[in-house]
Amino acid sequence: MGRTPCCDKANVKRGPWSPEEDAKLKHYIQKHGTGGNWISLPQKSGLKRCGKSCRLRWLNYLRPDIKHGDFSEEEDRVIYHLFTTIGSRWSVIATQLPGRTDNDIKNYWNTKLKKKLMSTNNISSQKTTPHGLLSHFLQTSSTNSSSSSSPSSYSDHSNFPSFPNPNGTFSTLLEPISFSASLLNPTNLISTNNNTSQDQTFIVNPNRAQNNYDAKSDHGLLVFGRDQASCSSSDAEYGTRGIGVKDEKKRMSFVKQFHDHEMWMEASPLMDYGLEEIKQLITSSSCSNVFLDG
DNA sequence: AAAATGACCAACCGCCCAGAG
DNA sequence: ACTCTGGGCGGTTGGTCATTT
Repeated sequence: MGRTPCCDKANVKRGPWSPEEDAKLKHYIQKHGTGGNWISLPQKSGLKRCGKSCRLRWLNYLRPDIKHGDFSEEEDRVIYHLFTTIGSRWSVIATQLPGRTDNDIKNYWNTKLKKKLMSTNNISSQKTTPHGLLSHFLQTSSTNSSSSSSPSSYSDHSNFPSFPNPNGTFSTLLEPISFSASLLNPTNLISTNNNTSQDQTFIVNPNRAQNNYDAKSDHGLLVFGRDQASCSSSDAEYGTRGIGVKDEKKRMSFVKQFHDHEMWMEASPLMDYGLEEIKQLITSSSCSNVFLDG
């Protein structure tokens, strides 16, 4: 029971676009716009292409504001930060990099940035997923931390995955989330994620964490959720995903530190946001310091 | 010089969602 | 309330070029 195809695949051209086709599409859109209907555009413009193919070609290549060429170190950092924060939402990441397309960023991540990260941090490829990065951090944190140490001994961020800056220094991936690492001491944390096959999105929302204190099991839940669809309103659902801080006092301290560091995603819980809201959050200046160094 | 391998990236595929009817 | 359609998205593929053996 497949859905009807968007075009007659037998009668449309596929594969690389010729310069003539590019010119035709560009000329048509510049003159008439897309008309809000990509499906009918090929016919109107005289192209023997699928509407989706036209859309992709325009958005990823022909659009006048597209930036071609190498990514800058600053762009690298933005991608790093956003990927570890929201995961592989390339279109959202692209909104933070003017002139770059989601496809570009995706390709760049898969072919270059991921390797750069792996070589810098000497970690395996599976750890370049958002969940993997956090797991890696927790493991290395565990290795170097003892439960009896004072909180100040966890202020060393050297275990965070890092990447090189142009000036020769290193920045940590999670640098903007510069809370005391004592609260991430694994002895204070429990991983409640039992679905390792699925990557998670690391939008940290202390507001939601605060709301998800689970009295029954005596631990608050700091949720690193995946997306709107994967979250139900039930605590049980949250309980299957995320990181919990066992102790209420520590949990509240954790939340406070997010707040102190302006990590607070104001208003309603982020887990209830749709894509547009997330985009707005990301593009709003008050939120940008969550992802970018000031 | 030729074959094998790797890197890159444009393009495709199929799914999901929102809106129209 | 339901179905259909188009737009948008992330994952994947396949072609081309560069590098290594």
